[in-house]
Amino acid sequence: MADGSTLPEQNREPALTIAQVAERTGLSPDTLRYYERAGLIDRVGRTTGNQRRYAAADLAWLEFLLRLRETGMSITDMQHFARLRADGAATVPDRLAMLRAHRSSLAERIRSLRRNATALDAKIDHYEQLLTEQPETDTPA
Amino acid sequence: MADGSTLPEQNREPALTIAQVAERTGLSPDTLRYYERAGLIDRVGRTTGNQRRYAAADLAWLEFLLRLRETGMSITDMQHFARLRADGAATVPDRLAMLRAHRSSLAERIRSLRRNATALDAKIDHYEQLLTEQPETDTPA
DNA sequence: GCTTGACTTGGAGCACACTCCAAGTTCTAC
DNA sequence: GTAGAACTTGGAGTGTGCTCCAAGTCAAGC
Repeated sequence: MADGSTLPEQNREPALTIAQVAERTGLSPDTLRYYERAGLIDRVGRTTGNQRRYAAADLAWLEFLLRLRETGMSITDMQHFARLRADGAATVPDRLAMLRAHRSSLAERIRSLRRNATALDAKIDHYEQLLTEQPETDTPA
Repeated sequence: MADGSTLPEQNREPALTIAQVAERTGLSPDTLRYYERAGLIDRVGRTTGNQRRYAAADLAWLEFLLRLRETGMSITDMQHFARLRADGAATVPDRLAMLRAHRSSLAERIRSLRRNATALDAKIDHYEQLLTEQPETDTPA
């Protein structure tokens, strides 16, 4: 086969190598393999030579996982979600419940960060005053 | 001495035990000792029998550290800040610079979380539609 | 067809931030 | 003054999420 990608059958999809997916997602190839081993992503397609080739759907799922990760979901919870997804449409209510719970904990997280940001601003103001009012004076912090 | 706390000299300050500080801060006694060993907090006062007694100022500093931690500052960076603080008023500009940098990365963090929250909302809407439009139908997720 | 670089696997190792442990000491209440 | 809880230390162990490694296989260009 002089055909660039040697997938067993069908599809003219992108079929990216692991290095290409790594570059697009910011994950390392090792992390991508780790996610697959951990069951976060289904076993992706392979070439006849057993090398991974990622389809567009794999990319989309990875991007969703990254969103969950960036918003603080643990690998364990993502594994749970992935398992539900693999179990098909019947688990939609469970998945919805998980997402709603995660969404609300994210809202709380954001509120907490904003409170802390305000307190940090006050601390910064304090330091700025130390600096402008009495530069080079040995007052305790 | 029938005097509850047996600090070497002076002060009628609160002087809390490690267990009391643990309860107030939510940190474990082990974590408090770890923070002290790590140089995040100055060596706190001891009784004649070598047990820790925390003063109000120790509490205030701990609360500030917790704010830094909750907003994602690493132990290493907090060690750096603590060292600057121990070095006195001359390091105020450095400390201010650290706080400003941290404040701005926090702002970016919050923006990113809000973007992700919006994307999650869209995903949740999608799942809700799956549920209301075609309940009990085997459509792929 | 051969080289060079990318890929494969299972498993070991790592950084971070704690958390636990053992053996001994101190504190508090009675 | 004594029992029992709380404390002390140094050091080992843990969970999470990767990250690296060795030894071998595959892919792409010349």
